[in-house]
Amino acid sequence: MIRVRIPPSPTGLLHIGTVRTALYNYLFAKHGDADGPGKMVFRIEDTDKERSTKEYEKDIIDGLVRLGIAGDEGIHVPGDKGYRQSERTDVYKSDLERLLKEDKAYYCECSKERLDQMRAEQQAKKLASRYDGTCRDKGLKSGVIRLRVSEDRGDIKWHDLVRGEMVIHARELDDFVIARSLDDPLYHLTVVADDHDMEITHVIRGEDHISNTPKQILLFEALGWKVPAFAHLPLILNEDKSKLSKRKNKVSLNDYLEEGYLPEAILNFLALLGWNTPDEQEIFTMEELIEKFTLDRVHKGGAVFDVKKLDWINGEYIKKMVAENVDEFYRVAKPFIESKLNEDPALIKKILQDPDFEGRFKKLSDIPEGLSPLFTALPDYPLELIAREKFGITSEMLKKVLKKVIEVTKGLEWEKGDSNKSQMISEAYVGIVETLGLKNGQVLWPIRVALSGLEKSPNFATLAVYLGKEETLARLKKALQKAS
RNA sequence: GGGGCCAUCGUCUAGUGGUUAGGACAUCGGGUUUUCAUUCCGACAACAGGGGUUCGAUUCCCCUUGGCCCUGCCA
Repeated sequence: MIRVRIPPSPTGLLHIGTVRTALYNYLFAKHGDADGPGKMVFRIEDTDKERSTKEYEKDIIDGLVRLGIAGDEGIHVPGDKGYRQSERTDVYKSDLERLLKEDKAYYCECSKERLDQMRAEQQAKKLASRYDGTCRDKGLKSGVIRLRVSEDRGDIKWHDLVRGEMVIHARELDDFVIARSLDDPLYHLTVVADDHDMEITHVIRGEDHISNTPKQILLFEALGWKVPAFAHLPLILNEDKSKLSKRKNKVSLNDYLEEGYLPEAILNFLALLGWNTPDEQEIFTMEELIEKFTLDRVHKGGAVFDVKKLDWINGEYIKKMVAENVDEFYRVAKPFIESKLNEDPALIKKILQDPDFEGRFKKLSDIPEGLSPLFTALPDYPLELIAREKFGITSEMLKKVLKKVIEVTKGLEWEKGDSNKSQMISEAYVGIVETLGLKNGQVLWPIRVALSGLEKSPNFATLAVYLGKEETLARLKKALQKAS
């Protein structure tokens, strides 16, 4: 059975790249193989005690759990223990002792200064920098622990599920450090030990780990363990094609959530960053992603994170959710709406479903601003905005139009918020165009601006409905005053 | 310096030894009972360069260029 893992290091907030790696692992596992769906293990790689914090750990767990891609086993599962590397030092210690005992690893006391100097010299001679083996056969009893990489070890090969046959020449590798001490293991040792103990069948990770792979294969072999399959994913890039970074982009999941991107939309977008189906589908449910996902359709080249496309996908999800389940949508959007607007939820839900608002919002954070013209006080606007040149509106014309609109409005009756009357109001106003023999823009634009005071706002009929007759008349009169 | 990975429109990408090189986002233009938005229609836009192999290369090979990743007693 397939078993994959997502092993974040709690040295920062949940990174969007980690989210994508988790997603691909999750999709691959759930897609499964002949044995059915596989499992995903979530563990925390906190061997770097200096940089790891509980706060980051919590952020990562919460984020992945919220997105629903934290997997089936791991520290996020109540009662699950031993998925945190800091709790497994005994295991690593015994692995280390065995390696030492079997002479597959040795102690090294070379100083940092000497090592630095050695590297500098090698570089100056245009050589690859690698450990020179000074302590190799000294039989030391203390120091850091290095893996002994045999000289006659042939090339290291693996079949990468994304990149095909990979070959690294043995001469490129050296005796690398696997632990600072028996009680202080380093990355390569801990991942290999964990992947073995947790029976991981497929290691799916970013391509920045390609060069770590031969080292880890060597460790699997030294410990006499079966080597898992590897798949290296393309990186997510900044606009300038460098690896996605905090300096040039928003990189933590929280940033996106806080801006009002929906979890499903983020996942959909991320799925398409480096993977796709041969058909032309862009919007996928989680079930579809699981069904269609295969590693052989994962791209090799890095993919630029394009916020515009994320915006589009998010807008599609908002539209869909409002149409399908407005209560659920309101629940999700509530923090964004209620922090800015103090209105009855039932009313907001009704407005959200108004066709005039369909497709208007890219992000949840767009909602309060989009809705506010229906509730807030009339902003002060310049006369030029309402008497827009573009439509050829003259001062006389404007006055004539506004007087007529006021007259027509007085003859209409509607309850504030009665959206059934929107059609009636609309027809009445559009009728004025013909009555006065003017163009649409010469009549309808002034009405909308008079009601909203804004260049961009909802439709005039929508505004009138929610403003109510009284306020509508007041605003029209105000516009007339301004024009006179 | 060393090693590795990668290369189709601005971006995400489909695709093939012979295609009008397809779609989506973005952009631009036009239509829909005003603006913006929506929606519909349309337009613009790509095989990095040079050698091979071949009847024929965007596709296969090599080189160059470019970008990126790694090069830690971080992960």
